[in-house]
Amino acid sequence: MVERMPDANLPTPLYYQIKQIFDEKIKSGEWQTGQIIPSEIELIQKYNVSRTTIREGINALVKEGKLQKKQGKGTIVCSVRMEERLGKLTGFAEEMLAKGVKPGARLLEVRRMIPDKWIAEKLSLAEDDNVLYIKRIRLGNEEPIAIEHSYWPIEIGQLFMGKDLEKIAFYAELEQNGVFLKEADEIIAARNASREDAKLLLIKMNDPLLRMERITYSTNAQPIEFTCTDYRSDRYFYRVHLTR
Amino acid sequence: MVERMPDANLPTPLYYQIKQIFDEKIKSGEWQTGQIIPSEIELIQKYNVSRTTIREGINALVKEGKLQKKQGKGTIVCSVRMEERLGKLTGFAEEMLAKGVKPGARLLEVRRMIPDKWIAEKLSLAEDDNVLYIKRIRLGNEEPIAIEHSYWPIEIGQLFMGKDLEKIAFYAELEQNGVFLKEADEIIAARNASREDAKLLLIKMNDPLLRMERITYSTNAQPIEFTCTDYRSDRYFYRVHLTR
DNA sequence: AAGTGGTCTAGACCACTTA
DNA sequence: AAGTGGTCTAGACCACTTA
Repeated sequence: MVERMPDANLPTPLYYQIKQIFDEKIKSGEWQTGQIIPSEIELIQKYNVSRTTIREGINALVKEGKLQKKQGKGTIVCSVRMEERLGKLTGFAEEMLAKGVKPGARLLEVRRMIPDKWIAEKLSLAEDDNVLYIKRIRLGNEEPIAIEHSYWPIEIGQLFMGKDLEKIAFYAELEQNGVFLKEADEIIAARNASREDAKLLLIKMNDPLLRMERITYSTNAQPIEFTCTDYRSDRYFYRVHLTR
Repeated sequence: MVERMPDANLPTPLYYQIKQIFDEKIKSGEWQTGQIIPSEIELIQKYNVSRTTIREGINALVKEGKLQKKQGKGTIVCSVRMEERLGKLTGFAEEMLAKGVKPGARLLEVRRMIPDKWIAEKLSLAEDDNVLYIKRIRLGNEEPIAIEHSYWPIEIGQLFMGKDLEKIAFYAELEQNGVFLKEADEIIAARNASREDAKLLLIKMNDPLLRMERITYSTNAQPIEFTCTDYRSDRYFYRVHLTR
């Protein structure tokens, strides 16, 4: 297998490519937890970029808690503790994988449309702007966990056109296209399953659902997603860590 | 007044001195909220250090949420936004007051008891340790919002003895007695109202409830509270702020 | 003594915003 | 067109760790 190298011709900054390459090495296990990664000097030579670029890439992973620098010793791979994931913006697939559950999706509907006023407002769109609407059942180990309704401004939504919407990981896809996520606001509420919800989730009408509404913002502060997800309450609960 | 300048002879890194100087300017109001601070070029000249050093100083404050950089525009001083409250450990009363709602409570039951095994486990208690159990209806503007079941290790619970349990703010009371809260873990789930829940909350049986289970830890890492609260879903939802 | 990450300089070109 | 922060290079000396 050929080693992935940074490419200065890509629109993605070099330091970010470096970060992604290192992230993959951690995920793939090539760089194991607790192990010291190659020194900055070695990485400079291997990837043929400046020390600043290597350091910026590493710093991005330090910020995410995946690497830890020790002066005089080296940079080591951290064990990803469960708690570090809390409060972090992750997609359904990432979350399921972290729990050791196989993620999946069943596509129910895809449509370009002019959104309701309240959705347009959440996405800061004008009255007649289009959105891409995607409705999916989210699966965990092949069983239905949630119904997901997502709305994307059409410039964002276009990035998903022609992709397999049952396999796609939205957030990963966006970041590959240079749209970087910054933060999200969520509201968690409870509601009863409608007749249709019940049918899709294989539960009884009026069974309790956990509803999550999320607005996600890109690094340039644009809202790029409004998603409303109804989870089966027997298959999912939400964890929060608070500090005083 | 003499302007404070960074000094390369000090053991403190220059970038950190820069950070401290900027932090003081924000605190003192010399740099006002929303205002654009001098550009990097100006700061380089004024403090006679390199761009890297200025940028590292600024980045440290960006990380703390005190400054925000906008490419092409400049770097602005952030207001301490509402979102900073999110992820903070607060009690029901504090939370309601922040929303402009008058908090209250109706006491249903107080009892010293030996807890169920699963509760003892959450509080890290031995089999025969006692807890103080308190059951209350939580009110917002005199209307029922939630049913709250709280369990306190008896040494903690004793601090509440003789207090008016319809008026008390648990967290404030604890801190006045030298028990300081550090953090909490929560689980948010959805369930249907039982017949008794419905009666207490003035809703219908099987209406959806948002259940919050919280374990709170003191600064010496002891669990000091396990509380289970069922909220009317039409009167309450949960907000979360996530970062990537 | 050799190797590591920490700090710092001087300079360059780019993308974005505003005039 | 001018000004801003974003990214990147090449190089230097320092503090800390290990051998």
